[in-house]
Amino acid sequence: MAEPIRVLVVDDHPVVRQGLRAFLDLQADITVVGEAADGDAAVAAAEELRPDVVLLDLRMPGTDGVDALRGLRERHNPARVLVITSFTEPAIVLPAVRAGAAGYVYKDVDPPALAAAIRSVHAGHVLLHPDVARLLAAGEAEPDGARLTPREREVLAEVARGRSNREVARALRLSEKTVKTHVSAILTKLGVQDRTQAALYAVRTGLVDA
Amino acid sequence: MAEPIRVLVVDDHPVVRQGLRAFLDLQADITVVGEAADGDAAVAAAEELRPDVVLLDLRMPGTDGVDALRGLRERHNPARVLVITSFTEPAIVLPAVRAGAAGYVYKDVDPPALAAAIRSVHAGHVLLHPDVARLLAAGEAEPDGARLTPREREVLAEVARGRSNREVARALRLSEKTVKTHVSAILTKLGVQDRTQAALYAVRTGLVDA
DNA sequence: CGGGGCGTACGCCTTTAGACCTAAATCTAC
DNA sequence: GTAGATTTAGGTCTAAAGGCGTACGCCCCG
Repeated sequence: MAEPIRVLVVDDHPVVRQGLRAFLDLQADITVVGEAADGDAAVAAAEELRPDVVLLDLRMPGTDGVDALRGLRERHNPARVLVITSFTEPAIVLPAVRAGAAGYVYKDVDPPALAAAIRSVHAGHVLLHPDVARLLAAGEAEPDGARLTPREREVLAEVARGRSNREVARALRLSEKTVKTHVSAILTKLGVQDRTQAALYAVRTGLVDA
Repeated sequence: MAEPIRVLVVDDHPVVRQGLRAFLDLQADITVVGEAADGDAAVAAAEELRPDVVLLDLRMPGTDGVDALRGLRERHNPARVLVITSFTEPAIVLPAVRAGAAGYVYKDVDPPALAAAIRSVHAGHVLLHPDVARLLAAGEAEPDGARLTPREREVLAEVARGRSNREVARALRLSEKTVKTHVSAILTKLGVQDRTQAALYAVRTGLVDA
């Protein structure tokens, strides 16, 4: 216990950050060494503070969790990352795990279990929520959402704001025909039947703010 | 300081509850006397524990925050309610305030401000986030979403799951024509142009889970 | 330099959505 | 018990959405 586990807390909600900090600091073997509110700040803080474990929320404004994960890997930061989020969509879960997360727990874990998860991850284990493990096992297939081209993402973002094809066309300076082509491609790739389902998908995966 | 403010924390996320509890207990003049994970439990706990202030999240599974608020009022529970949530939609904010909330803050407040808010509310003040105050001042009009009939809400919930009119019809045992009538009414009442916008609205207001 | 993915765009066709109108049965409230 | 809201359902019509096929210029990668 001479060396407490150094934790960096990353979440865009101050209340959640402070809450996690307050709770984790009660653990004798865990010390919260810093907080960050977005991906960029997280990478910077991790470089400076060299935490053992990064507690990372995936949904954040600006640079999101997956980007932060990639940033850490690129810098060869040895911190182990425990993702804590509420997303269950394969399209958001799988990239996070593949980007090198050492653990994935849902936000509804109770705090003692969270502390245990931090210890497990620090000990070198990979800790996955059962649902996530199942996804990994079953879904060898690439998550559909990840295969959208940049342009398709732009179109989907517009659709997810409730825009009609015509409005999307004007917003992106395209012909309506082209928008329809993109929308069709999006529907096929996401495996959904219509634009409403696509919009809901986009919201669920955090492509646009709820 | 002989009488600390007795607070009941209501939120469906254990991490948030524990976090709030841990932080608030650090305040000399605040004591967290209990927690609840949904509206029913909140009302029951408030009856038993007689807290001075209830910290209430609006978005919860089962009985939601507004229902809990109404439940407390019906029982003439003297607890003052501080709503803490992330919703900015008028349709969700206004009913909460009108149901008797003594305060309304967004979830991105920093913890010291939250503690101050609890003290203000306990002192008898009504504390509103500036945006909420503006809504109240400007929007004398009833929030559109609140005027949906029960049946219309059911239909909207189906639409917000990405169902087509035909599928909604089968699910609710109606003719497709009736569904279209309901959908048209919903669109008019919500002031939106199509089912996709209605679905997004439903998600934002917590009618269905994101 | 030849594929392959990407972005753009058109045409034809069918299905779906949604507006507007009417109207009956039911229920609730005063 | 009558007025008003709710739920149900139909008709007609127009606009929007979406499937399917085709095509062409680009750029990158082997």
